[in-house]
Amino acid sequence: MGNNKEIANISRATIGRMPSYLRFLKEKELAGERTISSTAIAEELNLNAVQVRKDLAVISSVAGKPKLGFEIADLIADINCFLGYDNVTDAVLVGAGGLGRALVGYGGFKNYGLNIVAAFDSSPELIGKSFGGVQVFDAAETSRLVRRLNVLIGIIAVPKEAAQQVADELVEGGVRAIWNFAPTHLVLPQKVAVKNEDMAASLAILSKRLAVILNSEK
Amino acid sequence: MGNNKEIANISRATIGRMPSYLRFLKEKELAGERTISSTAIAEELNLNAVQVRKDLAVISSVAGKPKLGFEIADLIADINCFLGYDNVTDAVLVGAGGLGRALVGYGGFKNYGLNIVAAFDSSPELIGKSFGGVQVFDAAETSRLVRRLNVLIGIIAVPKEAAQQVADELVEGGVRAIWNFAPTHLVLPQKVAVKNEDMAASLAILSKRLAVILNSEK
DNA sequence: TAGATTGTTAATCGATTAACAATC
DNA sequence: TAGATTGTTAATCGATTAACAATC
Repeated sequence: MGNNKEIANISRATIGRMPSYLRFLKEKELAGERTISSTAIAEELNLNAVQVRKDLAVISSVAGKPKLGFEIADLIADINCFLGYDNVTDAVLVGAGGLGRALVGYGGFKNYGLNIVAAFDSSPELIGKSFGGVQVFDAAETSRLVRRLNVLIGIIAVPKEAAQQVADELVEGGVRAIWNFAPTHLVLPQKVAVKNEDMAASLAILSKRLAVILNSEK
Repeated sequence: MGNNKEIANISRATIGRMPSYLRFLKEKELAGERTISSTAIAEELNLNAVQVRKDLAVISSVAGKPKLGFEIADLIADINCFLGYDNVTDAVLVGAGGLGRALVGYGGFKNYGLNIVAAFDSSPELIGKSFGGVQVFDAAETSRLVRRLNVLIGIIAVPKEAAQQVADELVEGGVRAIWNFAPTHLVLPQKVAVKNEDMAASLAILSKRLAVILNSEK
């Protein structure tokens, strides 16, 4: 379904920009617009227009029209398809503490094509409870249940000390992609995809940029 | 204090790797090791050894020794200094909902040199409460209080509809760096640094990687 | 038609990796 | 000494940007 361009050689940067294109296009659609130019997108999102056109070329099934630009509705449909937002994928969450619960609550991953089918925690006070419609199971059950539910994506939101073991259990249960919010480097087999959400790294980049700006002012 | 290399031309990628070097080195130090080679770091963190050496060259005040490697304690001190973890910076949080409270609780930003001095929210049930030692003030007071506290960093954890207005208020109060957890593109003056924490983008990258892996198996 | 906008080819920029002499 | 490991210069790789012909 959709166009079948080789996903393997689409750059990480391009993929990462898709969600912001999508949000922007939805806003424009809501505002009643029908078409938009790459120039306009680039301007508002602080990008280069050629870059925008190249990005859109990767996912769009319909070409833009000179003078007119792109059909907003088409682009939205194509990006939704590209990002897999139109067919939901199951995932589990390990760690139902503050961060885990915030993640379940936050924006609602359902918009992002992710359906959290179960949460796990080792704390007896949490086991059996539900948050945002997601039930918390005993962490000891992780790999068994993950396998039975046939889930391929795991989200780790436990303290860093526990993260590696949790990752191992997820992999044992058959998980093939891990979204890691614990501040640790996980050692995992090659066949498992990982994305580390490193808050410390983000903050470091932000404060260095701040330093550069402040520095340039004196 | 510290070395004064031109921060302006240190690559974002290099800066982003520093926190994981730091974590790794601390682990090794705790394990009783005194020195470490770039090769060993590279291997365990899945990086290239030359890259590690170049990164370390940016921050280290003491050169590595052939055959021996680097003094772990020196590197830790240098990275701590580089990242500014040894002198705390004040910040405010806007949005004391699930995500905001998780952020305050999470890992504790104090380890990252960030001291959250106040939170803001518009919900009457939250105003006046405290979470993790941080008091919640009326969002209407944001710019006034930010200015009085002389805070330069603002964290946005409000729903996307409110994010732009919050950003404007922070800037009006004198904030010069914004860490944005709301899924929107903020329009801001050039003199303000922004770091968007785009969960949708991360997830998109992860699921595409998963798709590539699964694809390569059949 | 004239002009805005597209898609593509070529040039630039930046970051990663390879090659290698220096050295403890 | 011999060999592991460093720091640096050159080569490669990948992504962004510039230039421009095609076209609605």
